Amino acid sequence: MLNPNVSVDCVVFGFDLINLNVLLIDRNFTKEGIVYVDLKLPGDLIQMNEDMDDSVRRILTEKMGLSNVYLKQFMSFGSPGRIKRKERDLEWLRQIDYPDEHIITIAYYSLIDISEQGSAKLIMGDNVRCCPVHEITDLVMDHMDILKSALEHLRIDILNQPIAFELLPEKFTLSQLQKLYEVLLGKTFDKRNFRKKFANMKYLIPLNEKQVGVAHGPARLHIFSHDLYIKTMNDNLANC
Amino acid sequence: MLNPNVSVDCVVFGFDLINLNVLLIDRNFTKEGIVYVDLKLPGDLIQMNEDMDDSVRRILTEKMGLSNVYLKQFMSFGSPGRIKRKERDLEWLRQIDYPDEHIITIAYYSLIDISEQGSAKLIMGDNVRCCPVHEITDLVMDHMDILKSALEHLRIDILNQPIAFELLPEKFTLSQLQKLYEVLLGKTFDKRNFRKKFANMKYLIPLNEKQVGVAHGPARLHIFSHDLYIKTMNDNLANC
DNA sequence: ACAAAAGTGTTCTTACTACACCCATGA
DNA sequence: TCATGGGTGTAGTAAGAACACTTTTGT
Repeated sequence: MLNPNVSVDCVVFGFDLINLNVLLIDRNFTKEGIVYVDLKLPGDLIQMNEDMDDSVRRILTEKMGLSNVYLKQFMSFGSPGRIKRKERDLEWLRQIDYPDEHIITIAYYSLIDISEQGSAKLIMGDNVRCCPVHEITDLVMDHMDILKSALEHLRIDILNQPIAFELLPEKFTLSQLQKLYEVLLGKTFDKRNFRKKFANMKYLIPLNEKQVGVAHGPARLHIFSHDLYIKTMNDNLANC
Repeated sequence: MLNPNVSVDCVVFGFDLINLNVLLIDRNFTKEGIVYVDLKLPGDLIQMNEDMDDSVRRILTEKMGLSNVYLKQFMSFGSPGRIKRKERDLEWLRQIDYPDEHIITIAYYSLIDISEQGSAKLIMGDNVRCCPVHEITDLVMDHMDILKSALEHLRIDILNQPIAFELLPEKFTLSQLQKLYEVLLGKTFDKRNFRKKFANMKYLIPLNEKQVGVAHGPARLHIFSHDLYIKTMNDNLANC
């Protein structure tokens, strides 16, 4: 049984080592024989007595085959007109029998690895698209506002929390990490200073493994250790 | 008409220049002639088609006479059992005819000035209490979780956003500001270093006014300029 | 051989830390 | 005159910014 007043929506970010991408779902709306395809974020009404985190995980699994992803609730949106600002949205809601009520949505963002190694677990259904974030100009209802807000939160969070690694392959190079920061924050960093900074982080472990099959000197691979991160944080705390 | 599935709750923080306080409301529950008084955060179901921010402002005005306060939405809480964990809560909900549904709450914190100058606007009804945060050990339903989460968010936010001033009188001394940071973060700061740091902030304007009636050298008063803050931030942004 | 990215050190500037004494006021 | 908090400077350390060349691989 659905809760008619509460939904969740999730901005799923992925980094293909070039662009920051967002996974979107086609919303097909037929009117007078014409099919309109708009794009929306994955999301839906939650079920009664369902925890919101569980709801998001369920929806991401159902619609995109995702499981065990990083999830962060960042904001809720509840202005009264939020889902009915555009005529086509209104008609679509009628077509699918959405309850005609005030719906509050709890917005999440999710970080996934869409590089070749990681994308195995991602089932890209026919109606799922992976779009570079800078090419997304229009989404259904207030989903564009939600996307912009997600990006703002992600930009702040990536500077303060060890979440960049969620967007990268398990084994990654420092240049890939730097590129991610550059794309996300929209600026460039000095290579030597960047590497110096991350070299101080003991939870970033350099491996005795190198890239293969690249047309230049192969880079050393690194992994992120969550355990060492926790330990480092506790040590820092103790020194206060 | 109420939305049976969505509520708002607000942690109202106030600083009396000694302790960080939270405004709480008595919840009187009568059973078999015995009156139990528990404490709760101000909050209620929102109305249908009411924006959540508006809802919080309405509730704070109705219950505490507060208006024009700083508000920040920081988290929502929606685990299924969140309002029914304690027997007395369950019975109370029945007594007041709460809809027996899954209720998601959108949590806010608010910052107010409860010093002598500022408290004029605060109407402390019979059932409103101002409690030092360290003395609060038990609240109704999951309100203790909400309070703890609010505190965590406030501690982070005060380091990154100019919100300390919302808790202080319009004109304040640097020692009051320092005391606020110390109480909130639970540690002490070196007086000279603290003042040096804040002296660099051009949006903190020293006045040619001093405290009166204090039993020691009177301190210079300062005000926070929001306009200058915005300008400073824009300037910093331009230099990137 | 060439294109493409990997990897590496030094100097300078800026922000943070630690630390102690005299002064102004009200009681 | 005493108790209380106001107000101030310096030296050392750590973190961030600017900056250029050699090496390794695939094509």
